Amino acid sequence: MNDSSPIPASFRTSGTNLTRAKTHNHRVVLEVIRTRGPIGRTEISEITSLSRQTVQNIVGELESRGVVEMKAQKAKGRGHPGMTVQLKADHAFSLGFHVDRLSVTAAACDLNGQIVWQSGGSLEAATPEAANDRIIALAEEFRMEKPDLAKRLFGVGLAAPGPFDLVDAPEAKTDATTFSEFGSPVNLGKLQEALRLPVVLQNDASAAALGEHVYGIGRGYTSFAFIQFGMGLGAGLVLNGALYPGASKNAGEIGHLIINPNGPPCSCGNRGCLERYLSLNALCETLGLDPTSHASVSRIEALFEAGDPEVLGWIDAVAPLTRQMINMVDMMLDPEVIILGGIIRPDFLQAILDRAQPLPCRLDGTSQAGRIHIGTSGATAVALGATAAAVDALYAPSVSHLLL
Amino acid sequence: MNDSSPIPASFRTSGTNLTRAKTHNHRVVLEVIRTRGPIGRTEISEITSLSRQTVQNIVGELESRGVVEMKAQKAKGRGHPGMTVQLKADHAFSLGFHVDRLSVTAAACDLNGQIVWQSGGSLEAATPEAANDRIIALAEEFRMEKPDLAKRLFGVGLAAPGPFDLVDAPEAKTDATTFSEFGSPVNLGKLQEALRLPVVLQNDASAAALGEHVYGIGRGYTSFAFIQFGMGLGAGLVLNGALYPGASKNAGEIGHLIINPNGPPCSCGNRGCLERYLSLNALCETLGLDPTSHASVSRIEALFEAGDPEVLGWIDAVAPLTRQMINMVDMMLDPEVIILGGIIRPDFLQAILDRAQPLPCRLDGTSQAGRIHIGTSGATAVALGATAAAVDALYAPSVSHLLL
DNA sequence: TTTATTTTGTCAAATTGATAGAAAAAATAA
DNA sequence: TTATTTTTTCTATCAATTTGACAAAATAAA
Repeated sequence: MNDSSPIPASFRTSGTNLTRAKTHNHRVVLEVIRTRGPIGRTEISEITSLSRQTVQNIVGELESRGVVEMKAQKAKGRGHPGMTVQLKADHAFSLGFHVDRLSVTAAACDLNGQIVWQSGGSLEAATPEAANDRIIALAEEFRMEKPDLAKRLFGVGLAAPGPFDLVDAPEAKTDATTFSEFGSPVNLGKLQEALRLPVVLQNDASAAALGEHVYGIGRGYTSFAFIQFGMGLGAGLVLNGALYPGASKNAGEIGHLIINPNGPPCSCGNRGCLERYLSLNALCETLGLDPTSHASVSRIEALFEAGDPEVLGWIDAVAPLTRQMINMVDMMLDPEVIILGGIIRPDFLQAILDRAQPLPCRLDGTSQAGRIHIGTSGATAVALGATAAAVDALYAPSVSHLLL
Repeated sequence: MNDSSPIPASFRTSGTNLTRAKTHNHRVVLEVIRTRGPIGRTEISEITSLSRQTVQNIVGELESRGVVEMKAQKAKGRGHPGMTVQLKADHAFSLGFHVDRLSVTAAACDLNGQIVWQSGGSLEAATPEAANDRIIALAEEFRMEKPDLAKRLFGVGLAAPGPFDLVDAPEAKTDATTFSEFGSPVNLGKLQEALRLPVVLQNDASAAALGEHVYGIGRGYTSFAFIQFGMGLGAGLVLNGALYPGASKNAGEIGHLIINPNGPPCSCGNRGCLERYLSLNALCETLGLDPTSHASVSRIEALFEAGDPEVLGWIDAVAPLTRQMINMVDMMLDPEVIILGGIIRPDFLQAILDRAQPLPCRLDGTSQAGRIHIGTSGATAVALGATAAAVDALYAPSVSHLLL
């Protein structure tokens, strides 16, 4: 059920079908309803280019499944006053977890991305087993606290800091003991079994990117890069309307761009990687804080709010790197927008951006002004993004559902 | 007819159809025939997951249109000896042009990518008008020399060094007078009118990448980056099985990655761009050669063959940048392979690669060994790649053909 | 108030590809 | 010679979108 790579290798050699066309159309109609709010069927027909009758049929079926509901529309203009269709947001819920080195954040949300429950907890050890146990415990907590919602749970999303070591077979790595560092952060197979729900795993940047795409600023964009500023530095890429995971699920690992070939060695094996300079980890080192402790982030936020000269000095010092990072993402991917988020308060991110002015210009000579946005941030945002993956797998149109 | 962006913005909101499914299946079957040589219909059915009967119908129709032909198969193993299907390569031809600063290279090829004619000419001035006229003259030359093939011409591909200034409406730039440098290298509208054929325009790196994808080493890969080492430096990206052009058609402009924020100014407006150091242009500067002259490339090749210490020294000097370039493409895109090509002889490219050893390691700790290939190179290769775009538009499966 | 126009909702029939099943044909293996 | 296997072809079925027609319900215009 891992459906994160939307266009299978076989796209060019895989045929279609009446049935596949049907599921695609259902998903498309649902997508329009989901993103365009209460909407008339005729308008859906215009947007999707499907005939009115087809939309009628599909909406009818969706209604009988309880996914959408009809609502009377007050007449505007001439003609028969039609009904509008809208999502029944409480039809189903998804659960998302943001697994960090020493903590797990959980969120449950409805189909509109409204968070209906959240919780979290710390880990005793940075092992997959500890993460597994915590996730299962949190899921149990949700089931206890919200039994009626839990009945309508349809999927679980998992986000963890990459890079992962899983190329295609997450099951192959069930005996991994390392935490995240080039291993699997959790035991996917056992989790799926324990939770008795489909589970999708993604790195934190991808999850956050997907969250922005489905619920946030990324709505409506076909291609954008989401930069996740956390302990490490990564990017989630939405290209051509879908998450681009990369051949081995490690696309967008901009933290390991080599900025200074003679720089300090990085855990990846190279030297002078970007995240050695530009990340919360790097800032912690500068400030003499413990990068493995979550209290450090709060401490940094407090220092920043107080206008601490060391923190502000650091932000100024990394300005050239911020510029380089934005230039590289822009030149390499040519996205519509770049969204900056992370596990720290938005005004901190804004400061990083502001102090990096003037940003490098684009190829056509125009400035980056207005192309870079601050996204939602915080651990819960990532957890929310993780749920988006589950929602997407179940409801969103995707090329894979068109093929045999 | 510009079909270079394979997944339209509307993918998530565009329905399908029986008819669309049909054309997709036709293209899929044709793609299998095209890439898997003479092949039995049963095997096609297995590959495409279409039923045998469906393949039968589709092949029948393709045969009656004269696109494919049947051939007797000598029996192997038990059972009825079936027929194999193969492309009628001479069914149709496409024309490709590689427009450079002061020259145009032309090639015509059949559906197998076999070059059946080639020519070229220099420009008096670096203007779109001069390029236009030369292209039209070359097309006329082809029509005179190969009148029987010219009758079966179905499309024209154009490749020019980017970046372009065209976001979505190439027609808007018909009055462009600058050559390529942030303008349109040709007058697309007038060309289309004069040639009376659909014309697709791409930057040289994209065209070369597509060429590799359809005819060359890139066959069979779902995602790869093709690095075009020319006077400038660019990359063509094939992601998720299709060319990724970027939001404003400028993805993969790795020549303008800022390597040294304090470096010399670049024409793009920033400083210390990669191609200021790593490109034929940069080498010309080092050697005191004229970068606008085509003779310089030949001169460099001659010097390289003779083991000129200045050239070899330059190759050694740029080794760190070569390493950085490969690292950046790899980390950002996580492609299956990286293909290195350009307008210079392959062993020169191989030398650049060899002298950059050891290459930076990948995220999973493995080496880049075996992941980087030298592609076909030369101006004709780009022209051939340009034809591939025309072929693709007409025959290749693409998401856009599935949607309404 | 009446009439025309416009838009929505619904029904039934038509269309169109893919698919399933059966049977014939042509080869090899036993 | 017989059984098996694979390809080919024919016919009928199926499942989705689409088309066209018409009633219903509102507003706009006369």
